[in-house]
Amino acid sequence: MELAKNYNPAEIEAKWYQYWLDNKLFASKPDAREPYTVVIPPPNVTGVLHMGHMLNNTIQDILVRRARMMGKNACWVPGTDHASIATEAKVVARLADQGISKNELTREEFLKHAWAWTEEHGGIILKQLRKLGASCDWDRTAFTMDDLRSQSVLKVFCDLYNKGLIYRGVRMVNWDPKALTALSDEEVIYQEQTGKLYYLRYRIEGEDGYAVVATTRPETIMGDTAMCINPNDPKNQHLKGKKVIVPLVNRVIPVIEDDYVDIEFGTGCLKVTPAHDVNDYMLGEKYGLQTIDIFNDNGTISEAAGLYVGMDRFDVREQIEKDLAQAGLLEKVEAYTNKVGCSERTKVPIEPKLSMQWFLKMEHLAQIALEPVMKDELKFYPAKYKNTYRHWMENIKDWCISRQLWWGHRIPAYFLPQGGFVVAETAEEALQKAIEKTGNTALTLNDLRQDSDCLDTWFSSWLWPISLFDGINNPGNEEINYYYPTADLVTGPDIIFFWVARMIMAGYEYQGTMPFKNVYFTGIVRDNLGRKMSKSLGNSPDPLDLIERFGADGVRMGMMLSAPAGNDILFDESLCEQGRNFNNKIWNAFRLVKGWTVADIEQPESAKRAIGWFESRLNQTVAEINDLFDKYRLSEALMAVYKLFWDDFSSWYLEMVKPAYQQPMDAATYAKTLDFFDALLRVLHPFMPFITEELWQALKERSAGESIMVALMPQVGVVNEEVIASFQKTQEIVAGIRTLRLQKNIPNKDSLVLQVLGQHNAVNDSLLVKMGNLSAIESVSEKEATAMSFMVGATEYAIPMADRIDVAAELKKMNDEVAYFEKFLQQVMGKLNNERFVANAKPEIVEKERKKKADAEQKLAVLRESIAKLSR
RNA sequence: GGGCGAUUAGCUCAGCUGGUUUAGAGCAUCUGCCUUACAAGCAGAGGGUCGGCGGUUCGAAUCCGUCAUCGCCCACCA
Repeated sequence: MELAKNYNPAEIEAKWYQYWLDNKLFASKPDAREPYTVVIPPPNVTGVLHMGHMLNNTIQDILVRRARMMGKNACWVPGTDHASIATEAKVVARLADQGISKNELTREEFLKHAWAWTEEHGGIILKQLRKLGASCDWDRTAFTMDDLRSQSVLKVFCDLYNKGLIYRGVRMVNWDPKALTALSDEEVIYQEQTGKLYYLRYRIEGEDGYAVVATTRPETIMGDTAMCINPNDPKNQHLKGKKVIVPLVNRVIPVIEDDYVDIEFGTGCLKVTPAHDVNDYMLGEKYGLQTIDIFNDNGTISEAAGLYVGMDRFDVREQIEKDLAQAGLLEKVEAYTNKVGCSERTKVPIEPKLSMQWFLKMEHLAQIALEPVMKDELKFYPAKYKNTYRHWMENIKDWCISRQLWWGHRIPAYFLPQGGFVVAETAEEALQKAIEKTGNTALTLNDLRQDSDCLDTWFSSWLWPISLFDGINNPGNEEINYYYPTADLVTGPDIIFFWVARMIMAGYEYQGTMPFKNVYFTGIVRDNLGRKMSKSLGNSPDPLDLIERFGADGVRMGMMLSAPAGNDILFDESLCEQGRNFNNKIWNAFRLVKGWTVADIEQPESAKRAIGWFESRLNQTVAEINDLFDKYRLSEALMAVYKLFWDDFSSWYLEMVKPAYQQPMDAATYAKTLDFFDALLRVLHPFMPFITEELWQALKERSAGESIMVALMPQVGVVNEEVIASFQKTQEIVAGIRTLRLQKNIPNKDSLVLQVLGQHNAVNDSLLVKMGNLSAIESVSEKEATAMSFMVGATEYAIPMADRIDVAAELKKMNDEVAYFEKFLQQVMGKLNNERFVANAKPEIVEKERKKKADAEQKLAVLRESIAKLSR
C-alpha cells in the first residue's frame, strides 16, 4: 500500500461523514441500552457558524461519541431557534433594502417574507456542523416554530394561564424604541456611558427662590408630576409643603417627601416622572401622582408632552439644554458617567414604559428549580455558577413574555367584542369558551380578535428538552420516557438565565424532574490578545476556512487543547497547527506499522518487555481518561491521550519493537501492535473522528457497515505498577546515554558499552541495548578511568570514552552534583533534626524524609568515590 | 454599590482536603541531527524566590488577613 507522507484530511472527511450517514450510525431509537441524550443549544435559524459554536459543538460531539462507544444509546438532537426579535430585525432590514417598510405589510404578508428568509438561510448552520463531524441524529432536526414545538408552546401557555401563573396587565416594562417591543429584564444590558448631569432650576411657587434638581434626562421634564425630597434632609427643609414650577413647561407640581431620595446625591431634590422611570413609577403609585407619557413608541416626543412634539428624545436633550440655558433655568452641567440600560438586540437605550403586557409569575417556578441545583442533584460544571444561579432565583421578578413582534408564537388569547378575553389553544376552542363565558351563542370566529403580540423566543426554548420528544403534547410517550432527563447540556454561561434556569423550571414543572443531569458551561472564545471575537474587530476566523486548512480533526483538537469548563479560551491558529501535526503523527505511525512485513520468527525478548510495559501504560491512561471525563476535564483527557500516543507509543513502544531495516517482524508482536493501535484509535475517536475512522478501517479487515464510531472503548485492564516503574528507570538510563552521545558528538550508529556500578536490575537490559545502541552491559565494581558517568536513582552508570573524555569537565559536573546533593541533604536534615517535625508530622512523612536522607547519602558516597578516582 | 472568580515558566494551563526527592504539562525557546514512519520530525537542554505584604503551622503555591491588578455577574441612586 502506498501512503502519502503527510495526512490529507480533505479527501477523507467527506467520505467518512457520508459513510456514517449511509449506515445510519447517528440515528437513535429507544432500546434496551442505557440512553445518553444531548439536546443542542439551538442556534439562530439564520445564523452562521462561528468559533463559539465550534467550541460548543465540538464538546458535545466528544461527549456523544464517547457515550456511544461506552455502549450507550447516544442521541444528540439538533435543531434551530426562530430567534423572534433577531430574525424579525433581519427580515425588516432586508425588506427595507427592497424599499418595503414593515407597516405597509399585513401580518400575513410579513410572515410570508419571514418564512421565505428562514427557508433560504435556515439550516445553513446545521450543514456547517456536519463539516465539523457532529454526530447528530439529523432525522430528528427540529425548529422552535415547527408544528410540534408550536403546539407545545400554546399548550404550556394555556396551562400556565389556567394555573393563574400567566397574567395580563399594565406594568412598567423595558421598551425598545427601535425594535418597537417590550423586552424582558434579561434582555437589557447595562452599559457605561459618558454623559452629562444637568442641574435644573424649578422655581418655587409664590416665592423668589428655586429648587435645583440634578438629572441626566432633562428631556423628561414634560412628564414631571412631582418633586421629591428626603424628609430628613436638613438642606431642603424649606421646600416642605411647597409647590414648584417645572421649567419651560410651567406646570405647578407638588413637593413630596420620601426617604427613597438619597440626600447625598446632587442637591437632594429628585424630579419625579412616573411614566418614564421605574422608581418614579413606584413613587407615583405610592403618592397617587399623575402619569404623563411623553414618548411615542419610537422614542419621539408625543402630543401629551406639549413641547418638542415629534422630535427624537436625544435631539430634545440637546435642544432643551440650550432652551433652559437661555431661560436662565440651567444652573450648571457636569460631566457624568452612568450606566444606561440598552437593548441586547438593537443596542439602543431602552425606555422604561408603562404598557399592557403578558407576564409569567416566577416565584413558584424558581422555588422548584433552585433546590435541585443547590443540592447538586443537577450539577453545574464549574460549580461556581451555582452562586450566580441562586442569586437570580432568589431575586427573581415576573417575566414579561409578550413581544410586539410578528415573527414568533402568537399569543393564544382572543378578545371578545364586549371586552375581556379567553385563552385557548385553537380559535375554535376559543370560540367555544367565549360562548360559555358570554352566553352569547351567536358569536362567530369573526367576532374574536386574537392578540397580535407574540411570545418571547425563550418561551419556546425553555421547553426544548421536553418538546423535542413531544413530552408536552403527548405526555408519557415512549420517547420522552426513554430520553428524558437528558444527560449533559453544553452551553455558555451568558444564557444561564435566559435559557438554562428556565429549562430547569420547565423540566420540574412539566416532567417533574430535571431536564439534564449536568450542565457544562463553556467559556468565551477570545483571540490570543484576550479580546472577544467580533466581526467589527475582524479577529474571528472563519471556522470553515480553518477546517479546510487544518482538517476538522485538527481544528477540533485545537479548540480542545485549552478549554477547561468555564474558562475562556484564547484561540490561536497555532493550536490548530498543533492539532494538524498530531494528525500527521498518527498518520505516520500508521505508515510505519503497515510497512512492516511479518515472518515466522521468534519473538525477541525486547518486544515481550515492550509489550508488557505498554499494556500497563495503556490501561493506566485509559483509567486516567475515564476519571477525567467523569470530571468533565476534557482538555486534560485529550492531553493524556496525546502523550500516550506521541511519547509512549510512538517514541518508545514503536522504536522498541521496530525491526532492523528491511527485516521482518514476528507475528505475535505484529498482532499485538495492531491491537494497541486499534485501542489507541478508539480512545482518540471522540476527539478526532475522521482520521481515526480512516485508519481503523485500514488497520484490519472490517466488514461492511462496521465503524469505529460504534466500536467499544477499551476497558481498563491490569496495570502493573512495577513494570511501569522499572521501565521508567530504563528510560532515564537511555536518556543519560543519549545526553552523553550529544555532548560528545557520538553518532547513534556507534554502539557503546554501558558499565553499571553496584546494584542493577537487569530485566530491561534487552530494551537498553536496543534503545541505547549498546554493544554490552557490564556490571563492574570500578568504572574505567576514562568513562563518563551519570546517575539514575542511586546507581551510577558509566560509558568508557577512551580519549574522548574531558577530565576537568567531568570533575566539574560531578562536583556540581555533590554540591547539589549536599544542599539537599542539608534541607532534609533540617527537618529530621527538628524535634517538632518528627513529633508532629505523620509517620509516613517522616519515613519519607528518612528515605530521602539515605538516598542522598548513598549518592554522595558514590559521587565522592568517583571524584577521588578521577582526580588520581 | 454588592457578590463571585482569578493572579504559578515567554504563552496557555494543572497542582483535590497543607508534607512524593529541588513546583508539573503542552506550546514556544536553545543545542545537535535531512537516522530508511513523520523536519508538520528525532534526540537533548535551559527556563518559575507560585502578584505584594503580614499571619497560622514543625512545615504554605496550597489555610487566614490585607493590598494591588484583571475578569465576570447582579443592583432603581436620579
